[in-house]
This record gives sequence, C-alpha cells and structure tokens, in this order.
Amino acid sequence: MTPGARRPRADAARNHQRLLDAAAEVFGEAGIDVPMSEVARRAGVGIATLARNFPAREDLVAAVFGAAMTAYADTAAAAAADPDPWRAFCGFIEYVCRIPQRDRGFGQVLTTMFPGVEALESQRQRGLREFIRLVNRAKKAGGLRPDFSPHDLPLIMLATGGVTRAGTPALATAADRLIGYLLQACAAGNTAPLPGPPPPRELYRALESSRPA
Amino acid sequence: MTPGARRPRADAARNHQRLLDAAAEVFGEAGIDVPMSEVARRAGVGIATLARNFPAREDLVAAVFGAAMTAYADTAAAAAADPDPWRAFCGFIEYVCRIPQRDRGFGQVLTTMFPGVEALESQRQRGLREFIRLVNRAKKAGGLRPDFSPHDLPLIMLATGGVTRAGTPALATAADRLIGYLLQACAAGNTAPLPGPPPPRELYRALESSRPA
DNA sequence: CAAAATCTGGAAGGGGTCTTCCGTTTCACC
DNA sequence: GGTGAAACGGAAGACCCCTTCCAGATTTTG
Repeated sequence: MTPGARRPRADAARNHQRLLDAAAEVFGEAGIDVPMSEVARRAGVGIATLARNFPAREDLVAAVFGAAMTAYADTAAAAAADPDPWRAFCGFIEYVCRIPQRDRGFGQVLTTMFPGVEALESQRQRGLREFIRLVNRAKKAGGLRPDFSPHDLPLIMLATGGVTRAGTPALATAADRLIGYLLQACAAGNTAPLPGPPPPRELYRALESSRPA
Repeated sequence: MTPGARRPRADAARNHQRLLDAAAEVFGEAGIDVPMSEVARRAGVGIATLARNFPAREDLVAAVFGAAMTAYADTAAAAAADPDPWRAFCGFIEYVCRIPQRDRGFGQVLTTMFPGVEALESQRQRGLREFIRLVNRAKKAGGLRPDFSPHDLPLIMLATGGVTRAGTPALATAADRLIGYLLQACAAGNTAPLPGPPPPRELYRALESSRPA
C-alpha cells in the first residue's frame, strides 16, 4: 500500500545517519544507557531530532546493533562449519567474550533480551542455533566435555561481561584470564559432575529484565 | 579528646537502629544504589533523619556491612587454617560466590573498593591476606594449580556477581554452575598455560571506580 | 513540672534526564 | 525563484534523586 512514499529530505537522511554513527560511537564507549542528549550532542543535532527519529532508546539500540547481531550470528555459523570443532569452539568463545571489550554497548545487548525487537532477537536465535550445532560437533569430536550445555553460553557472556563492565584496560586482561579458566573447564578431560543448569526458559526470561541501574 | 560525649536520646538511638535494619534489608534485596528515600520509608522515619545519621550513602554502607566484612575475613581465616586446604579452597570460593545471592548489597561491596572507609578496607585486606595463605597451602598440598593467583579472587567475584546481578532464582542456579566450572579449572590437573593476570595495582584501582549507573 | 537541649518530618532548592511543544529554518517540487 | 511541506533546535514541563533548612514535637534534666 501507499506506493507514493515521498523521497525523504536530504538533510533528514544525513541527520539520521549522523545519529546512527554517533550512537554507535557513544554506545560502544559508554554502554547503551548514556543520556540521549549526549548522543544528540555528538551527532551535532538537537535532542528533538533524535527523539523524532528514534522515539525510544530501544529503537536506536535496534538500529545501531542490528548489523552487529547479524555478524555475530554469521560468526557462529562459520564456527559451526569449521573442520576442527573444538578449536572453533574455543575461538568462538573468545570472540564472544571479547565483544564487550571492543564494544560495551553490544556487550550489553548480547546479554539483554529485547522481546519487542524482532531484528535483534531473530539473529540472536540464529546465533544460538548455530552455536548448538557447534557444541554438538565439538562433543562428538571429543574436545568438549559432554555435559556442556549450549545454554551455558549466556552464562559465560554474563560472567565475562561482569568483569569487563568497568571498562578499564586492566579489567580487559583480567577478562582474558577468566576466559582461559573457563575454556579449560570446558575441555573434555574434566569429568567431575557440574551443578545442573537452570531451566532454559527461566534463564532467558531472567535476561529480559536484566538492565538495572 | 572531648570525653564528655552525652548519652544520645532514646528515640534517636532507636531510629538509628531502625535505619540500620531497614538499610540492611533493602540493600540486601536491591543493592546499595537504591534511593535513600526508600531506606527512610522502610525505617519509618523522615529522609532528614536518615541524612542526619548518615550524611553520605557511603556512611550507611559502611555501618551496615562492617560486620559482614569482618565475618568474611573470619571465614577466610578459618579456611586458611583448615587441615584440608584444597577442600577449604573450594568451600571458600563457593561461600564467596554465593554471597551476592544471599545479599546483593554485600556482593557489590565485595567488588567495590571504598578508599575512604577504613573499617571496610582493613577487613577486606585481612581477608585477602588469609586467602593468600590458603592459596599457598592449597598449592603445596597439591590440589590447586600452581599458576593460580590470589588476585584471581576479585575476578571470580566479578564473574559470579555479573551472573547474579539480575537477582532472579534462575540466575542463582546458573551462578552455581559457573562456580562448578571455575573450581574445576582451578584444580591442579589443568596444565595448559593461562593468560597472565593483570598487575594487581591496576586491578584494584579499577575496582575503585566500578560502581557505574 | 517546666525549661533546655535534642531530635523530627516535611518542604524547598539544585542537579539531572526524558518527553513534548512550537516558532523558525530549510528543502523539494513546480 | 516562489511556496508549502517537512524537519529543525531549544525551551518548557514532568519526574526522580539528594541536600539543606526550619518550625514544631519529644525527651531529658534539675
């Protein structure tokens, strides 16, 4: 319907893009909870323009991180197709855990569910599906312990995210060390039983409301 | 000096205690960043009374968690004296990691430095000293991997704290599973090299400013 | 029991963020 | 170029939090 959509004005399109760029920059440095006015300031536009383009913070987050979430799912798919599943598993975990070091905002997005944002959640689910494939292959190949659960992934994300949160370089190297511990714990040699995982449904529901102050 | 400190009025003492009780309750449930007005409301006093007793949030935090921090250091000392160091190490790590499940506020306090609060920091240091003793004994006894650093303790605290933060029961069982992974990674059987730890000075400095929004 | 010292609660003030409104400016089309 | 529609930016309003002040209530003391 409504095929006669007018071409948007040039300055409007430019401002839209500027806002996206500024938001990507600010969110990456300081997380997705920065004041909206700071985004507008960096974009060189007024706060009203920001509010008109993205009425809610969630809209801006979705627009900024849609591509990153797709790239994340693509990376999972590539890992799942790797001929050496255990190596790919380790590489993927490292990749995921370093995300909040590179982009603090995307780190938050990865550990927060946005039930209303289809673009984000569909890619997240695709990433999880690919990760499940990767896990199964890594178990079959023998590198990964059999009782590893694919739903330990958000757990690992939360853990390293908690370390990286403050964002200083010292904590970044600390997070790398944590990854080292965790990967060794995931190796097939470990046979001691683990506490059971929580029911996935509850786990993911908990992630929906996990953006506190 | 000033030896003639008058006995405080009975109602003032009662309100002081009420504030401490209410703060312990609220901080435990919702963390140490809850609005001060909420503390006053639960204590059944006005906000002015709260402000007079504890001018800064830090003062209230110190008063509420001083005893808990001492208990933490005591627990570390008991573990360091345990005849079975590796078992004591595992027990202590579990104890520490479950703290934010039981008391969200104290979990935050444990991973945040309060440079101005002697009562808190001296006990924290005592706890760390005892933990270092425990680590050395556990390494000698052979249960703990030799390249474990005592300064991995805040790392582990941050990691489990990050998982527990949302506070739902599902995430509590998830945190237990994380502890399971980490303890297995700490066992002496693991010989794969770890990424080096960050310089302790920088690490602890990073913890001084880690109470973001 | 009354005076003095102490303590109390609410209201006002200041800082911060987000949303909404509106007069003005800029662009696209003819 | 001129004109109408679209987009702009800043100000105003609402909300939340913390701090400070003060008139009134309460307890202690002689």
